[in-house]
Formats: sequence, structure tokens, C-alpha cells
Amino acid sequence: MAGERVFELVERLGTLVRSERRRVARELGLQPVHLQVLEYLSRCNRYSNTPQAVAAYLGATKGTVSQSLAVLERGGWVRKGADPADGRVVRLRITSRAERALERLGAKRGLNQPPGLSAEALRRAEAMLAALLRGWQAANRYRTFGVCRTCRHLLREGPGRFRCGLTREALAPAETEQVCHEHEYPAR
Amino acid sequence: MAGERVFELVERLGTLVRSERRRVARELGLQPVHLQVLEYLSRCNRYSNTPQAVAAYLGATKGTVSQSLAVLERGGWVRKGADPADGRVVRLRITSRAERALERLGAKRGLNQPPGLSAEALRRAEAMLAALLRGWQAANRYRTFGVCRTCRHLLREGPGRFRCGLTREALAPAETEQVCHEHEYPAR
DNA sequence: TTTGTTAGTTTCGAGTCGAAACTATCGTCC
DNA sequence: GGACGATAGTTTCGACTCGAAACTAACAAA
Repeated sequence: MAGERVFELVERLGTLVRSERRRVARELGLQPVHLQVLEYLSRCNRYSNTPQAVAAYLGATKGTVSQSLAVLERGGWVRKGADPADGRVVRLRITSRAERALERLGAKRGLNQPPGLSAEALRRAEAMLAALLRGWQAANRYRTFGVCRTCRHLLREGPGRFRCGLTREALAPAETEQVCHEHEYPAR
Repeated sequence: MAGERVFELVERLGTLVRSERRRVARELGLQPVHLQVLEYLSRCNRYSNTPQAVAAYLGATKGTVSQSLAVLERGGWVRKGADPADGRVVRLRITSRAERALERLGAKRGLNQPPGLSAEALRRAEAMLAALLRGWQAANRYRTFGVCRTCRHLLREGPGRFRCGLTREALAPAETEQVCHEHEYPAR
């Protein structure tokens, strides 16, 4: 069956990406998972920077994430803060040190792009992978972690004026490009 | 840049596949990596069933793999044997117990195929992913771990008659569908 | 006020992982 | 044939992951 083969290819690609990440993480003296946490926190919006959201994103338990965050905090990569509205909630922010590290990493990552593929082929691959991801996430009821721009809850109130239909809060245009743990694709 | 976005999508897909694998592994009382090892050993050919090949496949060090294999052997999933020609080499075989477990797993995996994609779309996705994988592997000089059928070393000596150009040995048709650690795509 | 829920932390044991030191075997070169 | 170097694996160490379960604290509702 074709789905089987696709599954396998994604696995192999995943192995490659992972071993690449492992290499980079070691350079920074971090575990691969730490890098994933930092990458997520650097791209998520203000509703999604909690330990719980990180756990959902990684598909790990909250206990595990709690420990990883402790390590990251000790190392000066992440700072924890209290939520003004809810005393139970912890708000996570990456430090400027982590930001700089991620920037260097992003610059490097641009270098190891798959060669031998035209820009057009890359665009098609991107669309295909996105569809694949949506299908799988829907089938397995995972959180989708998309950006607001593609979310069913986003309200467009005018040119450059946005609002989240869930929280009723206004969103800056730049914020609609961030990842949200409440993200849902529109019903088709 | 488009490559960046593709990289990200592959990562997200990888996370999904991994958390799915974690679930299945836990059912069997195994670590996710153990499952990967068993899957590899069930599909590789007779040149590729060594600890070193497993390490290359996983992108891990031989020390790490050695420990994982010890765990798998203790649990009765894998058996080690000596190589008749080279006293340094260990040959790995999965037990019938492991084979049965993988079969049940494969049957299940068929169920969680991405829905909402036509057979044609799946075929295109497959080709796209394969090209992506080849590009990345070539760029980073990773071993490709393809099946003999797609290898530059495979010699076709007649209908249903094959030979490996590296080892000079004859290969049964079924063997040309197995994964090899010496695999290389033809020069383009 | 009690009861239940939610967000996080802590603890435990088995295992991962890389690095480095180590053993054993195989080729090669003189 | 013996020395040397390469190769295949194993072992050891320390920091960390991971899930499960017990736990704390804050919130919510009845």
C-alpha cells in the first residue's frame, strides 16, 4: 500500500533530520530535545508558551517536560515567569543567549538545503508535506500547532486587523505568523 | 526560503511518527529505538545485519548500539551469531517472537494511513519524499540504505537473475527488495 | 466549604547517548 | 613470521530522557 511507503520515507527523513539536530545540539552542549523546546518557544505565540503546550508539541508527558525545562533553566536558556491571571500557569521565555544560538543555527540550516530540486519542486513538496501532516494530525487527533494565519478561529476584521475568535483578543499582523497550541484547521 | 519550510514540515511529521512509534513501543515494553532496530533487521539483507550497520542506519555510535542490542538480546528479541569468515563480525537475527510482533504492528500501521489523500496524491508524495531523501543524503554523505533494486551495484544478468557488483555474489529476486548498508544510487 | 479539576513538580527505575578506554581479530608490510 | 595499524565490538562513566505515579498548589463550581 502506498501509505506504508510514505510512512517509511517520512521515518527515514526524520532519522536524517534528527541526526542533524543531534550534531547541532552537541555543539551547543544541549540534548536534541532541548533544541526542539527552544525552537518551539521561539516561534509560538503568547497563548502557547507554557510547559503543557511544550509537552503537547513534543508528544511527551508533563513530568518529562518539567525536567527538561529545569535543565534548560539551569543552563540559562529559558526563564520561567508567573502568569498574572492564573497562579497555576508558568510562562516560558527564551533568553537572548538562546535567541542568538537559534539564529546561528538557522543560518547554518539554510546551507544544507536539499540540492537538485528546483524551487518549483520544493514548493510542490512543501504543499504535499503540509497536506500529509494535516491528514495525519486529523486522523490521530493530535494538536496541529499551525500558525494563526491558517486557523479557523482567526477573525479578519479589516486590512491588517485580526482577532482570535477563542480569546476575543486583538492580534498584531506579525502575531498571526506564530504557532499556537489551540490551532485548528478550518472544517472542510 | 522554501527549503527551510520543508525542513520544518519534515520535522513536524517526524515528531508525529515518533510519538506514534513511542506508543506502539510501550505496548511491547520496548524503547522506541528498539523498535527501529527490529524494523531495520527485519528488512535488511545478509550484508547489513551487523551492529555497525545498525549504528550507521540510526546515526548513533557503536557504543550506544551495543547497549541497545544487549537489552534486545536479554529480552529475547534478537540473537547474536558469529560470522564464519570474519571473527570480529557479529551477525544479528531477530527472533520469531520479534517477527510476530512486527507483523501485528505492520497490520496496525496500515490503519492509520493519512486519509483525505487520493492514491494518485500518495504516489506523488512518495516520489517527492524519495527525491528529498536522496538529495539530503547525498548532501550530507549519509549512507542511503536503499533496496538493491535501486542500487548502482546491482547487475541484471537475465530475467530473474541478479548479482551484487560489490560482493560478486548471486542474489535471489526477493533479496533485491531488501535494505543494504552498501547501497548507492546510480550516478546521475 | 467541600469537591473536583487543572498546571506543574518530584521521585523512581530502566534506558539512551557520546566519549574514551579496552579487547580481539584481521590485513599488510617488511 | 612478527610488528603495526585498522576494524568490529564491548565496557564504563556521567548527564540526561522518559513514563508512571504520587504529590502540591491554585482555581472552579456546587
